[in-house]
Amino acid sequence: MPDSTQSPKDTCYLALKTAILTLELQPGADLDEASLSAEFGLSRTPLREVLRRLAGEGYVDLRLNRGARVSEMSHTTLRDFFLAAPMIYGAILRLAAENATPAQIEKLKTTQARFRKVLQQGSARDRALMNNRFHEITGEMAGNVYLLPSFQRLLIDHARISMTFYRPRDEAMTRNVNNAADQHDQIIAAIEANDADRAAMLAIDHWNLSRHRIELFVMPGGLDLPLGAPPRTVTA
Amino acid sequence: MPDSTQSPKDTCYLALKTAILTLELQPGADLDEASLSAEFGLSRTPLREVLRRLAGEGYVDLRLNRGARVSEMSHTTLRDFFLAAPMIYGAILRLAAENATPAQIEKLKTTQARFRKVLQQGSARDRALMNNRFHEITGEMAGNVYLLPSFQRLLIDHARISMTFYRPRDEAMTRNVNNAADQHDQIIAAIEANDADRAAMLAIDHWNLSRHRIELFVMPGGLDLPLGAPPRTVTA
DNA sequence: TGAAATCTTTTTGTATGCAATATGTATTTT
DNA sequence: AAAATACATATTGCATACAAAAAGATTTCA
Repeated sequence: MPDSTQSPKDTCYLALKTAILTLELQPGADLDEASLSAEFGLSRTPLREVLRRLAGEGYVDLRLNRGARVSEMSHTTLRDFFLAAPMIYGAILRLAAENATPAQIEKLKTTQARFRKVLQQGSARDRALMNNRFHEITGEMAGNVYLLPSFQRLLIDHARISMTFYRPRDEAMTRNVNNAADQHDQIIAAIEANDADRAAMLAIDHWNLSRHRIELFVMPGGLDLPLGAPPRTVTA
Repeated sequence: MPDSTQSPKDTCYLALKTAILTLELQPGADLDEASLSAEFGLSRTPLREVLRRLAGEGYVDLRLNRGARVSEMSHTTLRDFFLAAPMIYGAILRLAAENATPAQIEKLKTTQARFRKVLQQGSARDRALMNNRFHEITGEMAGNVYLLPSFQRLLIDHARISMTFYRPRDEAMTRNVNNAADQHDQIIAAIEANDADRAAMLAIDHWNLSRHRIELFVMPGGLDLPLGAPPRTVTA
């Protein structure tokens, strides 16, 4: 609805971006120019410019004479991610608390309301996108042109990692996600109060929670039956 | 000489990049597609892709239907720069010390040798470019895909700010620059010794020196004559 | 004279056709 | 039958032509 006058180029850019964030387009997937240009109703020239833009922002990788692919996520990038995220997230929220305008705070609150809504009745995809949007706005608030590029690149893979590891039916994870939403509210409060120190602390808390959520998946609590053993009867 | 087989596109990209770093193309300068494509001997289509790439890396800004401009440097970006640089530089050098390969260390040493050479007999332009190259290599060593985007964006404006404020004939500044070269050697030693803590400390030192160099220009030592007073005779 | 409107020129955005490179398949050779 | 070569196909890269938008110049009208 907010995209009243949107060029086909923007539509294409946004569609690819969200498809990559939500893993509908998986890491390493080939992006064929001909089929994409047909799909979005533009010629190859502007489509190539979209791909180049996405490459600059870290969504795709370009290989000379061999087309574009959705950017990979190897175990090394996962390690890099865990190293860089706390520092950048802390810095961004600190600056956000210092510099946020009332209009931006209003936008953040709206997004948080939407996030809570999709948490109750939305898909995993919707949740990832709305959470991503929430943090994008904190980046806008910080408004530091030098930190933003790294922050945005982190957000891309944060969304993708979360999509990979998210299990909505796991009880511990449901609790975890609700805690995350509560932290969002605390973050908003800190920003509104111009409390930079508190915002930076909340960033670390929020990061640790996210980290824990990933660990819940990577290191699960073990099966309660040996593999191959007959299941216990469901009724008592 | 290292560009034996280089496409006209690469040539164009590199020429624009260095021209922007050295302020030969000043912040805000218009980049006309027609004249640039003529200058570098390629058609507008690949030239536009070069401009888009440069935009993604932070060298230029694109405005819809109004062409590309060399990215601006306002006082707000200067403030952002001073906020972000110490943190990112420290992180990059720390990771560089942890991850550098022997081949990369060799490359860094070669670049440092060249830097010392242009310090003695090169232009301000050569010095800025070689210093830029030195730090680019430390970024390669760190090899963290999430920190690199911000680091590289900082390097762009670090070069441009240095070009703005550099006065080779000022004695204090000459000393300052020689100190910087000495620090480069210390940085190499720390990286070679895998001493991450020391590398991070040296990053801060190096940053403070650079900051001081800028202050030497922004807050000069005052003129020794009232404005309008007749100059003292040169001979005794 | 000044402001507005229209026309002209210039510049950017898009589509299409062709060239160059890479990929997949069939054929030949050992 | 396996490997290597040559051929056919598909995909990317580039150049040109055209369309759309912005910037500038000119005219018109108050």
